[in-house]
Amino acid sequence: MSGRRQEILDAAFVIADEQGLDAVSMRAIADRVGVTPMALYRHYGSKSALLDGMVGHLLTALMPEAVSTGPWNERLGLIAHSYRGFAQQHPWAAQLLFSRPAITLDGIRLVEFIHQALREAGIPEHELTRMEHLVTTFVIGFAASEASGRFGPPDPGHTAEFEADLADLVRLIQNVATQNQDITSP
Amino acid sequence: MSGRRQEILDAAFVIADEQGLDAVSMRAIADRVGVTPMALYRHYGSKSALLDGMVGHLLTALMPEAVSTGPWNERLGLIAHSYRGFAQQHPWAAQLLFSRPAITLDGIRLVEFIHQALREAGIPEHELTRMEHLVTTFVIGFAASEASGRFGPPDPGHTAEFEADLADLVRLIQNVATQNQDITSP
DNA sequence: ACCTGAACACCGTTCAAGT
DNA sequence: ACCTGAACACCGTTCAAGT
Repeated sequence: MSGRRQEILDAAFVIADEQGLDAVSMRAIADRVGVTPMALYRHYGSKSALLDGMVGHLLTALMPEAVSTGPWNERLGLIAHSYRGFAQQHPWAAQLLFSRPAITLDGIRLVEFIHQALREAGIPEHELTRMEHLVTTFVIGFAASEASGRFGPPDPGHTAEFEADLADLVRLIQNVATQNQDITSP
Repeated sequence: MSGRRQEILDAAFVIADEQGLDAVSMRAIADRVGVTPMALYRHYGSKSALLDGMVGHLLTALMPEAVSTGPWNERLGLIAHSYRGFAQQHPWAAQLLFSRPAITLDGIRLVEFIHQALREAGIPEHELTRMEHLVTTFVIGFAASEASGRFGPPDPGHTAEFEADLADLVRLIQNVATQNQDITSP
């Protein structure tokens, strides 16, 4: 990634943090970078491409916290908490992650990371995608619901709720793993 | 709701269906109603208030399919399928439901409807909100993921995935109900 | 009570032109 | 290769004025 592209993305992040996602305009970014709005089009062909770049940047920022030691359920928990923590610091992030497909390199690595944890839990190959969708949909959805106010005003009780939900989902994963085991070895 | 308000909301729905949520502008709505953009402000104080009105309309449209006969798991399934079916017909709906709090009259009725089903499943009062959040977050999140392309291109396989997920969630609910039963009656 | 005209401060994007 | 100026077709919203 050339320096200019990174500079543009950084400016977009600062604006989103300070004034929300709606304030992220080509003109506002250009102002902050110190350039004309049209100059951005050399680096990102459209605003949509720039937002996709932001999603990629987001997923990269999410990865480092996802270490690969410890039991699978703790590793899944780590990713889940990273997502929620990140969304709490950057409320616009959940909205963005849910409104665009995440097909960047880091996005794929994150999915593979979750698959690996699910494999260790005993989920068979043909159920990996489904369980990954189930878990990520819930985690991103929870973060988006908190950020949008769908769960009502911010409440410390939401943390306990999130923990209990994750524990229930871990049990759900174990059940799915066990059921498939029964079929294979009677 | 006065006739004018209904007329404005109807116009907004038609525009969203035909050209997407981003095309829903005060000017486009006014054009379709046959009035100046500023005339809308007599009926909805801002565009934000108008979008809230759309969410209310949405939830009302979702309610009639939620009948109250049959076992609790089938009733929950009915609501879930209504949501997904509606989101498939109106891809902008899931996005809107996830980006604004739904505190209209019909929104509250829908929540109460889900609570009642969960009660019959054996969920204790203090877990009702949590389980309702868990189910609705997944269902709306799944619909939003399909609409946004987060799950990749449209795939008939997503229906089977949705069914299996719902079955797993019903089992999760039964487990939570059973655990709480164990504590109360040893 | 309800609507209009003109204006303000914004958008994303294209296109020809500059260095 | 990278950037600029001017322009086009849009936004939400305010305010004074009309009936």
